[in-house]
Amino acid sequence: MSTTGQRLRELRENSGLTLRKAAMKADIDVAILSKMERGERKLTKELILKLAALYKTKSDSLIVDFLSEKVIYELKDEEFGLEALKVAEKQIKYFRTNTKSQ
Amino acid sequence: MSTTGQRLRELRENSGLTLRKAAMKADIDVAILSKMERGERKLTKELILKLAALYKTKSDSLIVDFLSEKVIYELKDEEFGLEALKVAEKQIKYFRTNTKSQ
DNA sequence: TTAAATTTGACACTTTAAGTCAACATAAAA
DNA sequence: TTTTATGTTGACTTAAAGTGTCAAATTTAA
Repeated sequence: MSTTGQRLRELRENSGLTLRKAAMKADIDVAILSKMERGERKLTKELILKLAALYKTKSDSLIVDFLSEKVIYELKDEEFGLEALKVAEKQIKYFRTNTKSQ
Repeated sequence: MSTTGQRLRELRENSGLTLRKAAMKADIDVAILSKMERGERKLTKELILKLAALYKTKSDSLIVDFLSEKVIYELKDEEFGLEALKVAEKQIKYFRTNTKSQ
């Protein structure tokens, strides 16, 4: 199971871009990109969108993984994490089906 | 659907405790308890455990609700929030069944 | 052994979270 | 009406987390 950072690194390498070049084109610091690809710093949604555009890749599944990593990080040491996820899922589903018209 | 804060307020009232008394017994500031019960400040797990003990209530379902509120807050404006939850759920389940012996 | 690419660590800045306190509003009791 | 109890509000402080910047160090490849 690869992390979002690892997937971003693969995408960059498949695009034939070095860290420096990719960072320059996405207008961020090289150090930050390096750390984010290796999971040493948290990813941000904005960065992922920028990089997906740069690598000409659809961002949806990257965003899904990014969000799920955030959630897992928040629940990783929680005894009732799984139960909480189920409750959250129910409520989001309920909210979606009953407030679409807003 | 009541919030965890509202549930805590009900528990306090059912225990016949005033805000000041409950706050004193749980060793927290009155202002914080007031705000947390009304959702003006974020709850903390520590506070919930302290209050559950004070109100002689099992904390499990309070904690589940608290965690799910945190997750929902994090995903509330996300287009792919629900998808992310499902991925997170899968991974937590996988993790639980495959790493129990650690 | 140069040069390119990546990694590391120190530092500063900003934002968010969390705690403290006093003052305010309101309603019930004296 | 004045006191008292209760809950609420806002200003302030402190601590922690998140972000950004830079230069030096390390690794890899030419």
